[in-house]
Order: sequence, then structure tokens, then C-alpha cells
Amino acid sequence: MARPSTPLLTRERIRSAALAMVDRDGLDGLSMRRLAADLGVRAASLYGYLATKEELLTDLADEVLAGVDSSGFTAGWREGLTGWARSYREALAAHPNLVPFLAHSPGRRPQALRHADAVHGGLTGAGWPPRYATMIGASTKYLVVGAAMTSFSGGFADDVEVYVGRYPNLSQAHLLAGHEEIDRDSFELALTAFLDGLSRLYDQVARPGSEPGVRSGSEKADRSRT
Amino acid sequence: MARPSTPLLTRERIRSAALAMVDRDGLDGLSMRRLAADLGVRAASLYGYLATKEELLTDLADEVLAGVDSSGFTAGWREGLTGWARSYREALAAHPNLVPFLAHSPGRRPQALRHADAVHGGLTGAGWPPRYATMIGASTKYLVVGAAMTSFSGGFADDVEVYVGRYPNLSQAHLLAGHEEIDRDSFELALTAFLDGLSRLYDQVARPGSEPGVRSGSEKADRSRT
DNA sequence: ACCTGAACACCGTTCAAGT
DNA sequence: ACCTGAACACCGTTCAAGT
Repeated sequence: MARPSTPLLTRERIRSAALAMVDRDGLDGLSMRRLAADLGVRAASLYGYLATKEELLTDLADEVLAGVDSSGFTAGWREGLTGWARSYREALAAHPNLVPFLAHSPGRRPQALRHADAVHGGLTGAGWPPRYATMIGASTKYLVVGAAMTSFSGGFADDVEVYVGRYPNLSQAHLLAGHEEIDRDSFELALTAFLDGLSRLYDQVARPGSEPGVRSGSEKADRSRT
Repeated sequence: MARPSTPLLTRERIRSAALAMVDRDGLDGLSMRRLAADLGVRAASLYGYLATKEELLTDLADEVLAGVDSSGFTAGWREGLTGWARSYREALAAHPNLVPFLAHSPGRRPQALRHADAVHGGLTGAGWPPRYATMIGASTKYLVVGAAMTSFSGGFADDVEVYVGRYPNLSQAHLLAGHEEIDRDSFELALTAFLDGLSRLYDQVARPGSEPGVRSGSEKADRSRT
């Protein structure tokens, strides 16, 4: 078995087994040795395809983030931001164990830079000043990463006994245990409130001569532009 | 040196050296063996004071989160939420390398539960329905953890060459590198927009008979309560 | 009571050697 | 060209032994 006609490994086979292992056993559960065993091979063999474990994780990150979509800004900045945030969060929520790594070096991946560029362009194109565009992009990422991060960890314990009596306002907290629903609802609430707040701000700071925010109809611009 | 009159170690000395090590070398840079060496002792000695490395990290988490303040709800739900979010973020930003661990099991620490209880109580006491209180508490945590998580990782590369030409909308991105200022500003923008959005929602869903949100003067409740 | 040496079962990574 | 055995420098944790 030292020299098979068809290679036992491909980079894709490694990646797919690694992602399955992370999903199953957590980020700490992924080791090069266990992964190799899973693939019917010895650990040293992996290094013919990957330079380091870090490179493998970056591969996984790229695969997981492939579903992120920042193309919605043609329909307006609010629509673009919403689509980006939702697709981003869904991508992370599909592989929660990988989230701590994904947040590790976001600025260095080409995919992330492409999206950051699209978001920044979409916002400035809609009239947001560049500095606001930067902050709004960052803020949205805070929400997405925070939601994926916090919910991945389980949040509340399943053990009802812990809460009863001790923390009166949390007496129903056990109802949340393991429910992904509350996570998505909380995220949607946060996103909506955030965007509503931005819409109000938009009327104050947006440059004229660009398409206005489509849904910002309920407030009026009552301050002068700075 | 096998039996000193005064013990070489205390739990506090261990904790303080460990936190310094995490701050200096990162979460992966903390090992029980290196920590022991730092304390002039062998790794096995640490297990007289701590059951596991996990327990040590939990100790660090409690110390870092000691500065979080959820007592501001007497001045109104918006004030309480703002104070909690800011003190929470500051606590995390002071030890960014620990953030990935802090997000790991937030629901099981007594401190975190006390704060969660105070926030939930503060919100429901101000008229927010319990389900909203839960979601708002979660949302705020998303923002805080996301901000601490994303900014800890550095975000953008310092290398200007990477951006020029390739990503036109990010041509000024290098200006952000290493600047903590943009992180705090982005967080403040996100928090303000989020709270503005909540204020509007408050007028729609808040129970009567409670103190109203202090600063929610600019909108009117135009829908019936559900 | 407190610390240690030695061991156990793991890691990521390298590299000469096998076919 | 592809895989392996063996080694190196690490881990967290346990436990009998020293003083």
C-alpha cells in the first residue's frame, strides 16, 4: 500500500473529513493524527498536501464562507446589508464549532476581503460617508460573529434546578436550552433594530445625489447635513 | 525546597501569572508546564490548587468579568443596557486573548447568571415583555462579544500593498490597522443604532403601567398592543 | 502539607527510507 | 510520486515518593 495507482488522498478528501470531524468532535477534537486515522493513513502523509494544520483550517474556513452573499446592494443599502448579514450568519451557524477559528484572522482571507469591499462599495454608493461605511461594515460583523459565537456555546444549561429560586428573573430560562429558534429570533431582532437605527442616522449623514434608502420612509430628515 | 515554610503557590498567584501569560502569549501560549516554569515550580504542583486547566481558565474568566456592571437599570432600561454593554465590552477588550474562551460557556458561570438576571429583570421591570427581554439580552451580548472577538483578531492586515488596486473600496483600509479607536467607535455606533431601533419597538410592545423609556420621545406608538 | 520525578497518553511536524 | 516509521519537542494529568 506504499504506492497506490490512485493516490489515497486529495486535498478535498482531507478537507471534507476534517470538516466532518470538527462538526462532530469540536475544534479541539480535530487532530492531524486522528484525521489521518480517519482517512486510513498516517499523520505524516497529510503533509504532502498541506503545510500546516493552520492551512487546513483556512481551507475549511473558505469552504464554510462560500455561501456568504454580498451582492444585494443593487436593491439598496438596507437590502444589501440584510442579505449579507443573514447569509453570513447562516454560514457560521451551519458549522458552529469552527466559529472561534473563523473569527481568528478574518482580514487576511481573500473571500472576506471581497465581501468587505462589496459592502463598503455598496454603502458608499448609497450615500454613506466612507467612515460610516467602515463602521457599519464592522458593526454588522460584530452582530453576526457575536450571534454565531454566543449561540454555538449553548448558552444556558439544560439543568433547570440551577435557576429555580436562585435567579428569579430567569425562571423560564430552561425553556431556551438547546433551542436554536430563540437564537435566530434574537439575531433578527438585533438586525432589525440596528437597521432601523441606521435608517434614522442615514437621513442625517448621507450624501445627496445617491439613491436613498428604500425603506426609510417613516422618519424625516430634520437636521442639516454635516 | 521540597517543603517550604510558606507555600510557593497560592491560587491567586497562579491566576495572576496565568492571566499575564495569556495577555502576553495568547490563549494557545498558556500551558500548565510553561506556567509552572514561570512560577518556579513543576507542572504537577499546580494540580494541588486546580483540578484542571479548564478550572484555571474559568478562574481567569471570573476575574476578567468582575468589572461588568448591570446595576444601571434604575435609571431606565436604555441606561441600564448601555452601562452593561459598555462595561462588558471594556472588560473583554482589556484581555482580548481570553475572549474565545469567555464565549465558550457563558451560561454556566455564576457571575454571568447574576448579570443575565439583572438585565432580564431590568427590562421586564421597564415594561418589556419577557420574550423581548430575553432576545434583547441575547442581542446585546452578540454585539459585545462580536465586537471583542472581531477586534481582538486584528481585522485588517498592516500591509498596505495587499489592498491597493485589488479592492478599490478598501483603499483606505490600512488606515484602520491596529487602531483601537475605530473599534470603539464602531461599537458605539452599533449600540446607538441598536438602541434607537429598540426605542421605536418599545413604543409598540411595552406593557403599560411601567416607567417608560426615558429617551424615546421622537416616535409615537401607532399600533395596537398584542 | 507541599512539591517532585517519572510515567501515560496524547499533540504537530520533519525527514530519511521504502516501493 | 506517494506513503511510512521513527524521531523531536511539545502537551495535560496522575501518582507514588520524598521531606
